[in-house]
Amino acid sequence: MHDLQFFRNNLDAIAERLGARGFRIDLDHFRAIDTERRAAVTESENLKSERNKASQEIPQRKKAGEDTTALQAELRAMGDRIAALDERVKEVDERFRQVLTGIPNLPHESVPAGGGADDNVEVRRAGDPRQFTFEAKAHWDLGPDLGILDFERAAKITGARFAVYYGLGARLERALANFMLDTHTQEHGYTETLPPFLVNSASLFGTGQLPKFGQDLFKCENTDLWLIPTAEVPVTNLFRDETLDGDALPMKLCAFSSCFRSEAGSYGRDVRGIIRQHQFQKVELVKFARPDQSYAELEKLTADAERILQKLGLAYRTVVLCTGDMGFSSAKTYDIEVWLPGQNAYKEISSCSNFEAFQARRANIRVRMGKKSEFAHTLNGSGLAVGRTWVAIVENYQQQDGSVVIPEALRPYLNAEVISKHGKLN
RNA sequence: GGAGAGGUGGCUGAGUGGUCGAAAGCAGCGGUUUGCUAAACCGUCGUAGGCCUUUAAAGUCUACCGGGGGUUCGAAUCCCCCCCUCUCCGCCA
Repeated sequence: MHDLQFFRNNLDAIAERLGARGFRIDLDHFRAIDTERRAAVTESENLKSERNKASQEIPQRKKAGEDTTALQAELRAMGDRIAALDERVKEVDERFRQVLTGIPNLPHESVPAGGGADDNVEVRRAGDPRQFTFEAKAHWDLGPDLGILDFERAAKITGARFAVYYGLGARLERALANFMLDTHTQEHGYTETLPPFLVNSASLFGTGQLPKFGQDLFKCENTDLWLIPTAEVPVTNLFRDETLDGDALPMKLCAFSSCFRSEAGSYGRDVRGIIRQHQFQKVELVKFARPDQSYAELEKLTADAERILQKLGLAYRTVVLCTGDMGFSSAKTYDIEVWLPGQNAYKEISSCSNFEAFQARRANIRVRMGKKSEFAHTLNGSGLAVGRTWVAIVENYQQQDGSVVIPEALRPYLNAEVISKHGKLN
């Protein structure tokens, strides 16, 4: 959400920057509804002021022995008018709020202009995609062949876009999560956090998923509880309606969680394998920073996420998303893409963003800077998506016989050097 | 799930229908005193929105005492619903 005064006072410049990310704001509509709102508020407040003044006279007049019945009747009628006006203010205000909360963040000046994913700009590349002496298989073949991944039974017990893991397949997911968490806590200075996997709608508003993107989420019936699409939501909202000490920033938190996404509208995309699931696991990095720090912290956060891939010996590239491909709340986003032989392509495994004050303004997260307080800057990124890292390990380290050699860094966590064919479960 | 107690400004904590946006204390900020620190003393100290104004400052008005609704000329204060915290019971990992 944007600062109302700033937005109102820089409408044309803002409209231009929003246009760069493919969002067209109807300026006339905005101005009209803003004017309408202000008129309604002014009228109501003037009437209230009048009522408050008259109301204060009543006890004095009573003390003086006057009859105040007529005045009270008059004020009662005024109260009815105020109630009607407030109803209108509420209605106009709600329309205005909908317009305002539906406007995406402004891209940072360093973000390249572009219309879509094709215009993203590669900023660096690490490692070389492995050359195979045999035909590399995709994980959706390797996993079931090894007996560590099962789509059929997942479809039976739950549905499409779910998977069951067995044996070293299950352990690989757990080992990756522990490996990532240990790296970030012990080497990068993050504090591990285990948040609830269900949150209320206020939290989803705070990070920007609501009101616009409710259709992407799972909601528990007859409650105000939603399954989190990412740990970003509970962790960022930890400090909703709080003021942080500027000297203590940046604050760095990491969290492992399952993530739940309805994937509405992604029919036909990544239908095979576990690339796009309704439930997946992720280690998330979240930072709270002062405005003067946030862009330096974005670089560090991205490097922290890349470090995981380096340790695992996986080839990747990092791209900066162009104005047309960024998420709703972000001011700047780096995507890290890992090489997947099964797809013969780089595939997103982490997305690292600086939201500046966009989320903080919605969630009312402030930072004390000396005597003043202002909105904090929030950042987050995957460090990494565990399921997709699982895919990267299995596909990149596959052998001709279908087994998977485990990279050195992961062996202590997996307690195995190789994953070979698992005995069939019945 | 049942019974009871409670939710007030950064914190502690008064306030049970009429200048209460809210006493007092602490913390913070500015100042005086002091060789420095400390102490003492004086002052200051919420957020959002409207009007006015150059989109500043000042001024002024409105709203906010967990959230929503109601009673009333007038609500932190009375009534109803909801949420959260604490204690006890039940159930449970």
